[in-house]
Amino acid sequence: MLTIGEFSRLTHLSVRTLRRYHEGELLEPAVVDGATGYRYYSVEQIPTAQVINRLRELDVPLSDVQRILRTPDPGVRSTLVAGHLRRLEAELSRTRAAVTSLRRLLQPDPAPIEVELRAEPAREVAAVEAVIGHADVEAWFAGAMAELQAAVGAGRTGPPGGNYDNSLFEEGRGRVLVYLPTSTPPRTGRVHAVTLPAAELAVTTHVGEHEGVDVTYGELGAWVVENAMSVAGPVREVYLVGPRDVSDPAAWRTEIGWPVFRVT
Amino acid sequence: MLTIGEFSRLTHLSVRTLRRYHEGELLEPAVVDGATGYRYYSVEQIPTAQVINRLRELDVPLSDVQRILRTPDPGVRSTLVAGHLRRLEAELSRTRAAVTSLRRLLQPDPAPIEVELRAEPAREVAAVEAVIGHADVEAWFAGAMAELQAAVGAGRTGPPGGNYDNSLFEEGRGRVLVYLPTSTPPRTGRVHAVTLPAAELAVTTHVGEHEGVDVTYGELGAWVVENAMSVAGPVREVYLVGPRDVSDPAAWRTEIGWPVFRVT
DNA sequence: TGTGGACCCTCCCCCAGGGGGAGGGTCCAG
DNA sequence: CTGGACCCTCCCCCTGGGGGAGGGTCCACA
Repeated sequence: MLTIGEFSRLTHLSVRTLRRYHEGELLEPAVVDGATGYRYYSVEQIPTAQVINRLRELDVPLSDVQRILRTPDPGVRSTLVAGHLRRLEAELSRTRAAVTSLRRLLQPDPAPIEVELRAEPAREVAAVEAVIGHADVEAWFAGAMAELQAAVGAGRTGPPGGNYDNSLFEEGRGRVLVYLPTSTPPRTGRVHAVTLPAAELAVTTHVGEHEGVDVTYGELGAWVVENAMSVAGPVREVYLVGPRDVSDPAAWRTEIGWPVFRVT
Repeated sequence: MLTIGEFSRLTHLSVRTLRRYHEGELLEPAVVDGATGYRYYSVEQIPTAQVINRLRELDVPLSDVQRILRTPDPGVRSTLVAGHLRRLEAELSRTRAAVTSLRRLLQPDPAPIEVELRAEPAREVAAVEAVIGHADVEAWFAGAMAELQAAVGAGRTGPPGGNYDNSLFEEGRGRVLVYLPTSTPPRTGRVHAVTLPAAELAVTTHVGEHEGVDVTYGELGAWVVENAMSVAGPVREVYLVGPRDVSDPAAWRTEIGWPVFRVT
C-alpha cells in the first residue's frame, strides 16, 4: 500500500490531481481508511495512472478516459482510442487551415472582391436537410452528399449547393440543407424534393480551400452594409468547382450568396 | 453601424463572445450608446474580428491575442504570431510522443525490467542547477548542457547526467541539476563544482526516446515498493547514449536511479 | 510516552473561455 | 401604439486543474 504522496512520486501525477481522479471515479484508491479518509494505492494501479496521464496529454476528456478504462476488451478499447486519434488528426488539419488563413489575413490583399446582385428564382431540387451542430457539419455533409449523388446520379443538372442557417454560426446549431439540382427529384432515404425560395442574392465567389471562407463572408458582409442592404435568411453556397472535380484546392470555386433586401 | 446581432452574422462570432471580447478590451464596439448600453460595430472591424477568430482557433490565449492586435508594426506582429506557431509545433511533437507511448502502454510488454541495487559513492562534477517549472525543463536543459560542454570540453570523464527533484513532478516546479563528470570542474558562468552525495540507488535502464520514460519510472517504483524499500531524494538520470551520440532514438539509453532506503 | 514535523483530509475560491438562462429595457414595422 | 425581435446586465454552469486555509494523522526520535 502506498500513500497518495508516494503514489504521486511514482506516477508523476500531482496529489491534487489524484484526489480529483478519485472524486471523478477515474482512479479509485485500492483502500480508503473509513476513519481518517486517507487514500492508499496499490502498485498495480501505476499502469492505470499512466494510461490516464497519456490520454490526458492527448486532451481526451476525463469522461472519455473513464469510458476507455472501463472497457475490458482490448479490441474495443483500442477502437475508442483510435477514435480520439482521428479527432486529433482532424484538429491538426483544422490548425493547419487556420495557420494558412491567418497568413492570408495578416498580409492584407488589397484586391477588392467582386459582388453581383442577382435575383434568384425559386426552383425545385433534390435535397437532404438536418438540424445539426457546427462541429458536425463536415461529417454530415459528406454523408448527405454521397446519398444525393447515389440518388440523383446522371440526372444532375448543375453544381451542388448548400444552405446554412445563420443560427449555425450564431448559436453553433442550425438547419443545414445540401442539394443537387435535377429535373425530377427522387425520393429515397433522406433525399426528397425541396423548393428553394426565390431571393435577392448578393453573390461573390470564394477561390481556394473552404477553410478561410469566412474571410470572404466578411468581405461580402461589408459590401452588403456599404450598399445599404441587410441580410435575411440562410446563406447559400454553390460548389462550382470542388474536390469532386479537381484535386488542387487552389482551383476550387465556391459561390456564396447572401439573401439581402434593400434598406434604403 | 451594425448591431451586435448583425456583426455576429457577418463574423460568425456569437453575440456572447462579442460581448466578452468587448469586456476584455479585445474588440471594442465603434460606438456604445451611453443611455442604452447598445453596442454598435463598424464594417472596418470585421477583419479584426476574423484575426481574433483565427488566433483563437490556434488556441492563442486572449491576452496574447490582445497583445498581437495592439502591435502596430506588421513585422513585430508576425514575430509574435510565429512564436505561437512554434508553440503549436512543440505541442504537436508532444502529441506524437504521447501517441506512441500510449500504444506501448496499451500493448503491455510482459518483459519485466531489470533493476540493480547499487551503492553510489559521492563524487564531484561540473554542474549547472536551477529551480524551474516542469514545462521549461527541456529548454533549460538544452542551454545548460551546451554551457557545460563548452566549459568542460575534452575533460569529460563520463556520460552526462541530471538530477530532478520530486517536487518537479508533484508540484510542477523544483530543483534541476545537470552535470558532466570531469576531474577538474571549471567555474565559468553558471557552471560550478557540485558534490553529488553518496546514495543507495535502485537503477534501471530506459531504452528509446525520453518521452515515455515515466512508464519506466512506474516500473522502477513498483520494484522499489515490492522490495520493501522507499524512495528518498531526487531521481538521478544518466544519459549513457543520447541524441548527442546516436541520431536513432531507438538506440538511446538512459540510466534511471532512484535513491532508496530499506524500510524494514 | 510525548512531540514535532511531515503528511493527509475537506472546503472554498481562482483561472480561461466560453454556454444557459432570468429579468428587464429598446427598437421599429405594421 | 403595440408586439415581437433584439439588446442589456447579472448570475450560475462547464472542464481540468491550482492555491491556500484550517484541522486531523502518522511516525521516528527523544
